[in-house]
Amino acid sequence: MHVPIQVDYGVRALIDLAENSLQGDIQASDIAKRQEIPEQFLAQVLHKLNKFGVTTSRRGPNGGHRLAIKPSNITMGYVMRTLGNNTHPVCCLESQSKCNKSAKCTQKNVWSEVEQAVNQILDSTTIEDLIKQN
Amino acid sequence: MHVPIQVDYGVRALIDLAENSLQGDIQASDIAKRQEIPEQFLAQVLHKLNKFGVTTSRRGPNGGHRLAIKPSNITMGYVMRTLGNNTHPVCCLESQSKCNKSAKCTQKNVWSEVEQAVNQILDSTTIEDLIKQN
DNA sequence: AGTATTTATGAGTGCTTTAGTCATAAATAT
DNA sequence: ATATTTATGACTAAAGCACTCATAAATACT
Repeated sequence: MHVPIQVDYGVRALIDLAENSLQGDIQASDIAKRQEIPEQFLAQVLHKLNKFGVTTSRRGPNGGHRLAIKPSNITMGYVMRTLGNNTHPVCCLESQSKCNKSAKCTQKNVWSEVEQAVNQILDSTTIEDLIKQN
Repeated sequence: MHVPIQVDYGVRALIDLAENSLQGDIQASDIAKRQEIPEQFLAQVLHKLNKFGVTTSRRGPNGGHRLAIKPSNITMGYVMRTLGNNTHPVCCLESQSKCNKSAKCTQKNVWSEVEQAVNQILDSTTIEDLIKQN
């Protein structure tokens, strides 16, 4: 299993935004410096979070980003679906037509179970949880 | 999450071996045909399973492969560790030294939880389980 | 109005991984 | 001997990942 670096960066950025929420809009360059994330790449990540309604942004001087949702309502599952490349463990979980190699797909159930277990954990863990743990 | 095709092939091969266990050694080419797996690639997979003690093999005419362990004792977890590329979800779970980007690694716990949940399912699911489900 | 600043966004790039082929060696049955 | 089957390393094509680059669009300030 592999967590895309974008998810890692995204989560760290969201935590950074949450912890600095009093200072109004926060610029990508500041987050990038604090979190040691390539700035341009972070801009893309933040833009995605913006498109999916997790953050808002303002352009221009003193522009920046801020959370659009409370940290307690941002789940890891949602961040994962926003920033990850949401592929299923095996292609037979994507659509039945893709699982035509073996008539009876013996593995479908296990991998589906695995997927659900992962989602259950991620959907019940919020950015706030991560902050409180530390 | 992504399951390497080698794991998929390996599991299908093991099920094939289990279901044809009465016929003695089974050749890779036969499994390849039945399961629609590239023959040479399957040979590599079977060889790995052999090296890790899941199967045995005999070379030469009428040679082939057979299970070295009962299907009820072969777990998906073991197959995954044998054939998968066992990377942790995030590098900070591999060694502490790799988690030096942020002083406090806020994500370590979640991903560790996820990893354990996955392993728990895979380690408690056997090849026999997969066969019986169908 | 003009300029500087900041995000928006698509295109391109280099590296790694994945899935597979190819070639050849080693073992064994006949 | 010879044919058959696994063993094993080297090689390869395609895809995915983690970026960088270039440029557009919005906004604040003078």
